[in-house]
Amino acid sequence: MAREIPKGYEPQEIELKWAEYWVEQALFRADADAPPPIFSIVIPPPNVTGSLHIGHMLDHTEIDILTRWHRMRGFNTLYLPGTDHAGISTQRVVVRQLADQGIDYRTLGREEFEKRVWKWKEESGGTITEQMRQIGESCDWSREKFTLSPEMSRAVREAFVRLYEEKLIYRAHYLTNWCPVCLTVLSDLEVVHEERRGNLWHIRYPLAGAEGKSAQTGEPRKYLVVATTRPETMLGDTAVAVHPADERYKDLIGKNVALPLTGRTIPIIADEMVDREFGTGAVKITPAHDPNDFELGRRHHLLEIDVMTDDGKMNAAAGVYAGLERFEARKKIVEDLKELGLLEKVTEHTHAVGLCERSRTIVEPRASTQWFCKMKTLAEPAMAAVERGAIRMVPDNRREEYFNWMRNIRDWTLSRQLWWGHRIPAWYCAENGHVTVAREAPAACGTCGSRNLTQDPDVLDTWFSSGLWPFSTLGWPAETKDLKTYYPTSLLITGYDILFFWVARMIMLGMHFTGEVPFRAVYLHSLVRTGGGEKMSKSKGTGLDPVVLNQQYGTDAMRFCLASMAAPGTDIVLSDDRLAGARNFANKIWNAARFLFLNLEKFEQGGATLEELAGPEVRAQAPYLLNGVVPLSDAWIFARLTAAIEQVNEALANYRFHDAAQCIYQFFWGDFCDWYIEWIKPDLQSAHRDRAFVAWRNLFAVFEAALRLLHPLMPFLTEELWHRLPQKPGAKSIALERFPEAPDRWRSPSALAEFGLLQALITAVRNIRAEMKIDSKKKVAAEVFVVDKIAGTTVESNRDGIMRLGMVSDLKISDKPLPQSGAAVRSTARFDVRIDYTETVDVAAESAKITKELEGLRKAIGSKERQLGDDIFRSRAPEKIIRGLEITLAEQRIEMQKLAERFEQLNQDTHNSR
RNA sequence: GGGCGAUUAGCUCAGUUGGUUAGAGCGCUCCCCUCACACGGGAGAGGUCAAAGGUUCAAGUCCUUUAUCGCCCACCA
Repeated sequence: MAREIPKGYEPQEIELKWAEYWVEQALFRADADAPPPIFSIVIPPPNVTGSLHIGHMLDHTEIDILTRWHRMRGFNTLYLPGTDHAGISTQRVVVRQLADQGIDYRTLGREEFEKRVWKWKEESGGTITEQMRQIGESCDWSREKFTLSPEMSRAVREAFVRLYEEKLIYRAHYLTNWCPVCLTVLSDLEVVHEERRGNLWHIRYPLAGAEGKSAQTGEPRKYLVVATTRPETMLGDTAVAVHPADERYKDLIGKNVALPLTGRTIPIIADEMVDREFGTGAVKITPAHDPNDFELGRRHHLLEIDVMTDDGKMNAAAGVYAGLERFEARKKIVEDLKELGLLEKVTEHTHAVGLCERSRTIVEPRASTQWFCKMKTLAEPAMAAVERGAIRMVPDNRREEYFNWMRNIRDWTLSRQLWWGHRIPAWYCAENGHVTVAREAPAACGTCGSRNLTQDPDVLDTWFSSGLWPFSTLGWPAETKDLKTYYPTSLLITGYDILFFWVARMIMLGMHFTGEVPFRAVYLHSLVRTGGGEKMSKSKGTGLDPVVLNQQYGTDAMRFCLASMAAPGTDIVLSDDRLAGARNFANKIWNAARFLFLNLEKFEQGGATLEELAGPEVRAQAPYLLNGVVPLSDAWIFARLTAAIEQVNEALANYRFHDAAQCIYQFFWGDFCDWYIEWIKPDLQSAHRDRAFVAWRNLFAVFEAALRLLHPLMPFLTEELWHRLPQKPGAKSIALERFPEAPDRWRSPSALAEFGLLQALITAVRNIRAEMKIDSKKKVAAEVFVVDKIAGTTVESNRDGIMRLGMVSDLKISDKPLPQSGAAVRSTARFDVRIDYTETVDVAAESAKITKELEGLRKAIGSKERQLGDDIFRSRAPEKIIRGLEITLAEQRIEMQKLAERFEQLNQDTHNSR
């Protein structure tokens, strides 16, 4: 076994090796026949043609931590990987590529275009999964899925047909969101709103025929003034609406206006929808280009005139403006109106415009015929599932958001005018227009038998197939073994930004098709943001590339860093400092291991073998006793390890990754390295063989357990070091070992207390030394007084350690309290310690320091005395709190008394010496 | 227009059901290149918990108002 550990921790040297090993050995292949308990999780499928970004890194780190943790605790574990065809964004990428080559994708034709996309998918589709392998995600690669594969398609068609048969999917003419760049309709969710400063144009619509009189002034009037933010749509106006009770316009209802620029005559109608307060109280109605107008138009049976082309230009219906881009047309129309004297005024107006989530183009509301899914019916059980806790949502403040959205849910526009995606399984008869919706292409029309059928050219919204993901990936609609074993999945981890897009839809579709929740819990994590608080985005150049960071700092450090910052409910701002901190931690672990093996070599010269010090059976028996007891430092470190294990388990069970990370960090660095290793160093090389054996055995047992504790967070480093320890024959990986479980014999409250005393004592000595500027290499004599017997024994039997770590040449143990003279004394309620040293004390500074401490103590004591003296407090506060206060109060009184004494002495000495 | 969240050390953030002198990392100050680690060791400094009121024996934690910032949802042209 390779024993030498290189001096520096070089993550690149070890990570790739183990990543390959895990994949080759198919270490994480799930066995559906293995016994429960089950832990199953499906990946939020990343875009197949994408590459790993920092958001994935967070997702995947959290997923992998929990997966590894469960696996190590004996769960039958499945982490199912896969990718999404990501219809609109993938199509956009390929369209742009073609455009760069001077090719308009539409000229290629559908079939050829699809071929190109598949080719692109084959070329770049492996990037992200390859990266996932490299960062060692413990997936079952034999079960990898792709949303556009034939088996997923089968599930999609099945779902579509069933919903259609249940009349939950329907085809209708409706006002939808159109993206003139992506050339498709979008669902409401894909439209993002942004406040924009714009104008409100007040336009005069000349009254046609009989000119009315102003209701207020009685003056004859020629115009009706409407206010609009979108003058270019006026070419499609088919009415002007006023409120029926609006006195200003009452007499005009039923009359007509001549639509400027076109001369078309359109009616003035009355509708409750009109807000009398807004603008002029008269509103132009463009049913084909505004959702409100569309509704109103339906009520009043108005004509719908679409004045635009697919790519956002004015069409033939726009007359002379045809061919102009819509915002060019706006300018031109405003100019023309001005010239005609029909522009009454222009005011500033801020309003929200809808943008296409992908292209950031202003979305054009347009009436068109699309496929929709009725959501109300699906939403009910989905809300109920979360309501009754069948799905635990963490953090639970997201529940309200979820309910809110579900309560106000609107029908989902399913069809997309794209070529890349699941084609809608609907066929139209050329003879009679009859629609056949079927799982497979029908041979003939269901009503007339015609064979002249054409399939609907549209594809489904990507999120439709993603919505089936938790069960389609397990074989649905077939009743597979996987589905039976791993569904419902245990947990879903994803960002809260796709709560509605994805999570809500999976719950709805899952409940509907399987009758069960798709996952028992959903953890919605934070987003990784840039320093400025924005969401990281590669397109804006604000993203950090995790691949680069992984190389720079190591994947383990990256994982640890993300975990340590991933407090539920708050966003993460990643920084180089934090990453470096995590890298330093990895280095610390590395070097602790290095220390173990370097020293072991020296020790081995005495004839001991690694096997008898650190073999698996040897470790299992820890802790070892010396002279019939577990040495204090060893009992202490096992007790601390026990606490760490419990805290990590508790933290991970509640998705509190940052707690787990911090706890491990504190244990390994603060307890294990800073105190335990330092404490036992002499024992490891002790000539006293029993003593050395006990030290080595306990050390290895703790170290190996710590590696297992660390493994879910830092898989590579722990795997590497673990393999350098002797293991059971055939043991393949630390990932397949048990997560540490602390046996009761590891617990020791007394060791925690007694070793804690030693730590406080040593720290006090070091503190005096630092304050008095004693050369750190110079040993000095010290005297200590200990209040109680137990502590006395502890100090007495640990003289060596105290002297070594405190750089004390001679330790005298006094049987009475030490005089509180000078700056060389420190006291707590349990001990006094003093250093023999010729003092050169800065009296003023020392006095100020003591004064400040006294002040703090006085405040603390005062508040406790007040509370404890209060009968109401005593009657209402829990016993535990009262007792705790009393103990602390007693301690603080002693400390205060000693400190006051010291203060007095200090000033007296100074006084005398003058 | 609704809803949600944030405001704690110089910086970035923890602080679960109210309960004993409010924590971490980084940065800062002082000392140390001691034979695992300078990506290190030791000792420190630093906070009236955004403001004001309230509830309570007890408030960083609960309630109200205000200020600043952020996010989500929303068909006022």
